[in-house]
Amino acid sequence: MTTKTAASRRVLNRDRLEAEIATEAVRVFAECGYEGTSIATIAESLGMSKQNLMYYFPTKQALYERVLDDVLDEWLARMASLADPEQDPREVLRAYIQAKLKFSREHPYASRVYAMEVIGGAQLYGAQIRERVVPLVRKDIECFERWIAEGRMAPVNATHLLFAIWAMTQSYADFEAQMALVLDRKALTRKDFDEAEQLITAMVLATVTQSAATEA
Amino acid sequence: MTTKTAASRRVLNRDRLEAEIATEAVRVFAECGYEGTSIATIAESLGMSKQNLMYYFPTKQALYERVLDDVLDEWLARMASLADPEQDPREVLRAYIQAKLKFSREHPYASRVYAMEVIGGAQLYGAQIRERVVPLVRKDIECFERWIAEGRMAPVNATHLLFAIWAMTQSYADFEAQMALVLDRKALTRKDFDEAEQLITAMVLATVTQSAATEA
DNA sequence: GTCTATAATGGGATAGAC
DNA sequence: GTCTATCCCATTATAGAC
Repeated sequence: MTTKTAASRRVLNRDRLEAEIATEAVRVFAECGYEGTSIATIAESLGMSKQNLMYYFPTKQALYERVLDDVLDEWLARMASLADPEQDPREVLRAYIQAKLKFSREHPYASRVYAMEVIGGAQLYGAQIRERVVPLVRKDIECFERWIAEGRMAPVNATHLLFAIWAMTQSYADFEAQMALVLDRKALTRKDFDEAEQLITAMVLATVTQSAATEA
Repeated sequence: MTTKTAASRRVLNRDRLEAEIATEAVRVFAECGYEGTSIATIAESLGMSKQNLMYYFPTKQALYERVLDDVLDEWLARMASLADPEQDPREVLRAYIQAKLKFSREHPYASRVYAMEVIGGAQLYGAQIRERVVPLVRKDIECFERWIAEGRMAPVNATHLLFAIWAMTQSYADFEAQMALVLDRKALTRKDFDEAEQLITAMVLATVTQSAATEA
């Protein structure tokens, strides 16, 4: 038991507390938006004073950026390295859709905070998106295009195909409120996500299947 | 020239000014969110004092609700009565996708304000969505289901098919910032929208075509 | 690291003259 | 209808005791 272990314990404890704060913050930011969120609200739901919270995150913007960083970390951990041009296109697309829908189901607040930032023009986080998201997206598109060049996928517009997959899967987190109103229930269920996965997969596979390429 | 015409001219002028204010407000709300928007900002871009703006809209919330009402009016004017079960499914779907993409292209701010409201849980406008949007959506879904029952459309999940069409078409307004980063340009072009329309139409038509029903 | 106290700002809303 | 002036409150952020 040296001072070194005590110090590292302190650091670990700080990391844990910061993570707890960020977890609560993502929920409030998703429900109220950046400007609509007060750090006092977040602190209160954690049973802590807002001054204490500001000891860990000196500014509201710092907390917001931490939240977005966490969102991106979790998203990239799940989505990076899924699109492998060596694998079978149909299996990769299945897995891609499944992973994106799972993220929407398990991290709806993360998805919403990110969506709001993008809708508002990504004024604060655009640079990070350019650095961390865009390269991954381009890699996915190139994977699609290679499959097309190799004749393993119907010649569709790879960029817009990816946009379509994104939009369809993300909407189950972002627009849940509206979907729930249409379905006349409080929230989406596991069954809704399973049905969504089935339809989206069918749509995408029908699109990339050679015989469907001449449609429309 | 009676006082009556003068009064009606006054009313007309008031209507015109309110519409001008709402038009500017939808842009600012879309870029900054509800709480992030100050009425002083809107007033300033119109060259008017905020007190003067508040003569027309006594509260910020009243202005916001007016903006959402306008958004819904414009959207319903374009989208209502498109899904006609008597028509050919493929032609209706084509027109539906085209109309939704056109709305995204011509009214991006309207789309974004609406999206932000829904993402935040539709806390302020949920009742209006239930009354004005949900019935229309249900009618569209029923149209799809009738086509399926009549064997004119492959037996897919009609509700999720509509969710998918919505998500894909709306994303070109809501997530333009991210798409522009991927495409490495300042904003989406007419060509992007045309390519999107082609792919989305191909996807939907491939999905509702009988032979594709057994996919996935 | 947590507390009390307080500065400093911004913004929604109102009152009243003209 | 438009202006000047002002109130009031919420919120971010800081200072300093313990």
